[in-house]
Amino acid sequence: MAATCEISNVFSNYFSTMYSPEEPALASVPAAATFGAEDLVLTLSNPQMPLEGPEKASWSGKQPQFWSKAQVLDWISYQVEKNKYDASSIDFSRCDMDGATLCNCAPEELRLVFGPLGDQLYSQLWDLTSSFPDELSWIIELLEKDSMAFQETLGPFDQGSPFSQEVLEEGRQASPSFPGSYGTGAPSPGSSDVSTAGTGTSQSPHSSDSGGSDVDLDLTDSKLFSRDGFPDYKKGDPKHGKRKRGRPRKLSKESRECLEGKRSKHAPRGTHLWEFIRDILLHPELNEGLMKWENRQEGVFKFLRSEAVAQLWGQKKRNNSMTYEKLSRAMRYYYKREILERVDGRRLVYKFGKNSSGWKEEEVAGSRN
DNA sequence: CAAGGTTTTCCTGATT
DNA sequence: GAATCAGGAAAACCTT
Repeated sequence: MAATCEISNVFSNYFSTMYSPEEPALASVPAAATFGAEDLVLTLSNPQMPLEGPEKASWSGKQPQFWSKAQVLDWISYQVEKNKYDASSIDFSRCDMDGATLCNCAPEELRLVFGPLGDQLYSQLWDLTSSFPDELSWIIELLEKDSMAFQETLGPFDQGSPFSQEVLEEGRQASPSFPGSYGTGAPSPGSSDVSTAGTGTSQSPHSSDSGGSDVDLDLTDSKLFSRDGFPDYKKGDPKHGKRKRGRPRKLSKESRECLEGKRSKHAPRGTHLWEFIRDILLHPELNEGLMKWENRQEGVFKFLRSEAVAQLWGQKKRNNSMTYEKLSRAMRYYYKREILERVDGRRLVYKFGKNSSGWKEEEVAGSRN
């Protein structure tokens, strides 16, 4: 329960972030422009615009889903002022969320945190987000970030943070180089058959058969993030003797909400693992070396950096202990449902089955028009 | 609230 | 020996 007394800390922290010079995010990423360029066009004609002052608000002109925590706070304070709301009744410890998280808040949740202002926030937010239906945005963001991460190498994680694990996580993932969120889905779920670009076959031949796991993005930091209560004990942890089978119980809902700013760990409707995988494959310009098509026509693909993909999946599900091992178990369940077909004898190779869709070239091309 | 669906987590054993 | 693959079990969490 992050104490409310840290508001000032929180703010100073955020504002320093906020005014830091870098804000690379979307704007400068050419890849993002490749697909969804139209979707990403900003509609600035909304009523949300901060009174056109000399300085534009940090959050303006950017999809709420992509707001950084600082921008979220900025927007909130803008709304508070605009509505002449008494900010003292707001529990700012619960404002510790990025845009994606904010967008996922139900009206009741907002009301809980912001009181009567919550409804106002919700509708304003809805106005803003509804102009950006791009449901792939989260993956774009993730991929962008990770590709950057590969180049820049993450610095040491700040473990001394007084904030919750969620914050740590953000600090790590969105650390200096990555402001903004790794948006996990906006309030507009809808299942994805969105596929735009996605040209054909892989890229770099460099992968030959390294069988994944040269992962430098080693975010396999469950070690670093063993927050109390979160299932972290991996692989049987002999110290604790035999653990019970099955999925370990997590934190109580309340504590979780507190830590995570209320986000479900499960994917919103339509974002299943296989779709996640498919979407990565469909955007080779972004996934750069994570996975590749082995046979585009047949739907055969291969993990090049298995652990990295797993981490990405984990990020999407807000689960930093995801591993390829677990991901692959989920993949294997798809065999029975014929979403995937078995490819014998080839490691890290899978094939889309008849119950999958949206990956075929025709489909991809079709959905573009 | 109950069911059913989709993971997630663990585990053991086999293969590569 | 380390990674993977295979599946069974069971729990978590979500949607209906």
